[in-house]
Amino acid sequence: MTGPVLPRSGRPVPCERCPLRGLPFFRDFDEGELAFVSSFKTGEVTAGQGASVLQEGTHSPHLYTLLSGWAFRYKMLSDGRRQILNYMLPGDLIGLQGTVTGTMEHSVEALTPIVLCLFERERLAELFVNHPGLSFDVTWMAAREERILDDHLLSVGRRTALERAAYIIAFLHSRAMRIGLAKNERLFIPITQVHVADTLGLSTVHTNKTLKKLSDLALIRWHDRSCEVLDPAGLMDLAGWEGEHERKRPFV
Amino acid sequence: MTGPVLPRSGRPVPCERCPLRGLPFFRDFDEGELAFVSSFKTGEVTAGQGASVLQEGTHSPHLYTLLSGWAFRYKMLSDGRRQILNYMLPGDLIGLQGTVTGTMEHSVEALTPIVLCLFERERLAELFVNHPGLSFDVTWMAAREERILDDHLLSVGRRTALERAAYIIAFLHSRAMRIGLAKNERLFIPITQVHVADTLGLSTVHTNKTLKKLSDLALIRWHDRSCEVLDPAGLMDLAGWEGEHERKRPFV
DNA sequence: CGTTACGTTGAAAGCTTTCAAGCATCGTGG
DNA sequence: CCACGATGCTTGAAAGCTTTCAACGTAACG
Repeated sequence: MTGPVLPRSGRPVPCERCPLRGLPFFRDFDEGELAFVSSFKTGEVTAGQGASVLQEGTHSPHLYTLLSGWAFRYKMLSDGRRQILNYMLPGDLIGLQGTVTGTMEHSVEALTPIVLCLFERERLAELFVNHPGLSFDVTWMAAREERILDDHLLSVGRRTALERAAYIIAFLHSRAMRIGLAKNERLFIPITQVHVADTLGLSTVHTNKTLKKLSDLALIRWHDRSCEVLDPAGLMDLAGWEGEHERKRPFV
Repeated sequence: MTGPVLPRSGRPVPCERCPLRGLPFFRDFDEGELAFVSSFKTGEVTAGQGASVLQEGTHSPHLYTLLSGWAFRYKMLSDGRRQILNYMLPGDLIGLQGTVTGTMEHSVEALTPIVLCLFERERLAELFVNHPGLSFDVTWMAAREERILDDHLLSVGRRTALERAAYIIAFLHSRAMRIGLAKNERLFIPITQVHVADTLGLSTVHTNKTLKKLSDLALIRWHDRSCEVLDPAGLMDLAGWEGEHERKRPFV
C-alpha cells in the first residue's frame, strides 16, 4: 500500500541554487556532497493546504525535504483521537522513519501550500557508503527530532495547560525565526486552534480558553487560522522553556 | 561541566563474546565491523540501582551501550516536575543526543544495577567514515527512538489514564520479552509506581488507583518495586496498541 | 443563500490532583 | 534486638482542572 500521489512541480530548483543553502545556520557542503545531493534529488512535488503528504500504514518509496511551507506530522488512535507530534518547516527531512520500519508509522499533512524535494529512498544506502559527512547529517537530524520530541513529551506530560500553550507557540516561533520566516518583523504561525489542541493533548474548548489567557496577557494575538506572536520572551518565560541550544545544522 | 563518574568494571566482556550478539533479532556484523566495535569499546562501567548515569546540562565525553540491567531517561522542569521519556534495556545506545547538541538535554538513571559498555565519542567520526553499515545502524537506532517517542506522545496526549497505563506496561513487556528477559516465563518489570506516574504524566495517587484497576482486571499484579505482567494481549487490547512492528535490529 | 470551517461561551459532568493519613518493609544506629 | 527514618503502596475526601454538551457568531465558498 503506497501513500498519496502528489503533483510534480514544473521546474525544480537546482540544489546549487537552493534558497535554503544561504541561510546562516545551515552548514556548507563540499563539492562532492553538493553533486551527490543534486543527483539524489529526483524532482519536486507540491501539496495544497490540508493535503496529505504521507499516511500512517502506507509504504512510501520516497524521502522528502521540505523546501517551502509548513506541515505537521501526527498519529491517530483507531477512534479518531489525534496527536500532533511535531511540525515541519523548510529544511526539514520527511519520511526517514519509513526507511527504518518499512511502513510509515505516522501521517504528514500540509499546513500551507508546500513544495517538497523528492529523493529516492533506495539511494540512501549510497549516501551512507560514499558520504560520511552527509550520513552524519542524517543522524544529526534524527537526533534533533528526538530532542524535540523529548521536549514535547515533557510539556504534554508535566506542564499545565497554560504553560503548554506558551511553550508550543514559543517553540514554533523560535523555529520559524531561525529560518527567517517573519514577514516584515511580524510572524504569523499558520495553525488553527484545533492544531494547538491536538498538539497539547487538550480539548478544543479548553484550548480556546487557554489561548484567550495568552491573548489577555498580550503574549499572542489570534487571527483567523493563524497565531501572531507578540512577546516570544514572555512565552518562554511563562513556559519555563530555555529555547533550543542549537548550533550550525546540516541539511540534505 | 561533566557528568557523574562511574566505577569501572573489573573484566570487560570482549565484543566477540558479547552475550547480546547471539539474540535472534540483532543483525550480524562482518569481521571488519566487529573488529572496529571491539576497538571502539574502551571499557565497561557499572552503576547501582538509582545511580545517575548522565545528567541534563552536563557534557559527557562518552557514548554508552547498555550491556545489562534496566535504566530510564528523563527531563525535569525547574520546579522538580519530572517526565520520564523512555526506558533503556540491554542493547540500547545511551547518549547519542549529546553528540549532536554538545550537552546532554536529559538525564539517565539506573533502575537496577547495570553494566554499560563505554565508547569514546570522538571516534564516532571514524565510524561514519569507515563503516557505512554501522553508521546506518546508528541512524536506525535514532529513528527507532523517535518512533517510540511518537508512541509515548500519542499515549500521554490522547489516551485515558487506564489506556496509558496498559500501554506503557505492554510496551515494556514487549521490549523485555524480545531480548529474553523473562525468568522462567514470568516477567517482572523493575519499576515503582512513581516511575509509572512520571512516565504517564499522572499523579502517583491517581496512578495507584489506575494500576489497581489493571490488577482487578487480572492484567497485571503489582509487587514491591516491580510489576508482573499477567496478560500482555489484554493490555495491548485495552490500550489499542498494535505493538512494535520491528524487524531485525542492529546494535553497536 | 445555505453550508462549512473556525472561533467563542456558559454550564454541568467527570476526571485528576492535592491533602491527609495510615500501613508495611527494610536497613541502620543505639 | 528494637526504635526510627526512609521508601513505596493505599485510601478517602475535597478542590480544581478539563472535557463534554449545546449554542451562537463570523467569514469564506460554491
